[in-house]
Amino acid sequence: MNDCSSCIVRNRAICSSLTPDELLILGKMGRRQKVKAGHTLLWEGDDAPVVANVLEGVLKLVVAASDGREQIVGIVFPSDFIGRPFGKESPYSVTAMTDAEVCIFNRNAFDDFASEHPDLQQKLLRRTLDELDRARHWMMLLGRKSATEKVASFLLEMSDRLSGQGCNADGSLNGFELPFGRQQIADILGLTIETTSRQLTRMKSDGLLSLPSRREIVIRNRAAMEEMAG
Amino acid sequence: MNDCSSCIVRNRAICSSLTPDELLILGKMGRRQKVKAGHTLLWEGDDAPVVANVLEGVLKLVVAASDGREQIVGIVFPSDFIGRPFGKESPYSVTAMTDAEVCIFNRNAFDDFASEHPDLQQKLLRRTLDELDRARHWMMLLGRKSATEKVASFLLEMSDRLSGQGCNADGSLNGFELPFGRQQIADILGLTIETTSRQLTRMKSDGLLSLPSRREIVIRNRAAMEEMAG
DNA sequence: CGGTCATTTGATAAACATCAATATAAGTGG
DNA sequence: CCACTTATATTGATGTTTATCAAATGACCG
Repeated sequence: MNDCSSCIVRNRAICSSLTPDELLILGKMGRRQKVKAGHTLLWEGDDAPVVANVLEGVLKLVVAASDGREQIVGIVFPSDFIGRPFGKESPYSVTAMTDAEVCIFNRNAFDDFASEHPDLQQKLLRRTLDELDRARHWMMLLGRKSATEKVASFLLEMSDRLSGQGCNADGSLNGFELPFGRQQIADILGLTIETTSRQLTRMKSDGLLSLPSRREIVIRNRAAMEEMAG
Repeated sequence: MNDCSSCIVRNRAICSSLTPDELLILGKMGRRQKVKAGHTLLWEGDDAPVVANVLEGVLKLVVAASDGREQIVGIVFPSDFIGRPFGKESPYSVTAMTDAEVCIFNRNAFDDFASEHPDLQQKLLRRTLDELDRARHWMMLLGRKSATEKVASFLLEMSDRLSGQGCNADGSLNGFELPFGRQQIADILGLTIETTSRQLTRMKSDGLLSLPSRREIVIRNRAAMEEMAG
């Protein structure tokens, strides 16, 4: 059984809506599980018997075409929720991009628990609404933005979302380390790896950013970058 | 005050979770409003003081870039819900594509009501989860599919979603009338109007469909269309 | 019937993908 | 710790797709 009171994401995950008593019940239902980088937790189209909270690491949500083309439709960080409550099949695959740890629940048991705990359900609703907003803005990026705009938008969003992780909690971070490589960036932006790479190289030579190592990004001119994001 | 018991979308809208007593209270909060085709109900980025149920007509959710490019990120049909509960700004514009009628609520009043009615909140959660799934599959289309695949996918989805409206409730309809023109199709698919038109013309000459009038579509070879959708 | 708007069609250009070849970094076993 | 191997990323040359610009056709409306 889990000791939720010492959970790292205790106050950020949806569990934060629960009283100590309720947490005890939920703790009995969940179990911690490590996921190796590259391992797929849920497969698109398969029955998905579980939902989970992310404790550590970064995972991707992927929709694939029959011929193998992939589009990443979501990136999941610690304290985020994964899985599809009130649904049977997983609408996308969930794969770890880094070594990760999740707190897993049986979906039916979770659904029942949620139905009896309106506060938890409201937290889930708020999160889902936020995700939907994010997804819809991403649709604008995918459908209407140029490669340059895509990459600029991506870097700015990453500098925001990775801020929670690091130390500088002052809004957004200019220097950060991406938890994944170029191909994944391409799969997020609906581009090829070559186009993605070329955009980054161009931005580097234009002095907008520097690339200290493969996965590190330092935004040197945020104003110009925001201009570029369209 | 509204008489919800006679509402056309009574059993399909989120209100269907409510008892007659509750419905009476909600009925007092809402008011019916007609919206002319082309009129914008909510503006992206503005404070959105209302949420609503769609009674009649079709509306679009639009995200725009600073230079005017538009991406349609959602299409809303009768019995669907519009607006952003638990949030202040509207993350996108909501514009009527046909003459429409909605049942409008003050957002704060609705949020409070929802917080006290878990069943309503669960209905809203389920709907939001469905919308999110749909949005994410649309991301795959926008990011990874070719123009041909986009148009084919679009026609197939429309034939499904418009079925509820018509008489043939046998799954999906091969002949249907789109509630909007070519430019809107382009804005849904992340294409230009010219490319969209060319794809349709090609499909027509390939015998996949016929175009009896501007807005009517008849799918003549569904199997081939599904093949094309990728 | 003429005018307006939406759509189609055509010619050309730009953006991005694809194919192919390095280059650079990250592991691995000696 | 260093050569060797492998994976990842960059760069270059070329091709395809889709956008853009421009014009013509067709539908709808008074």
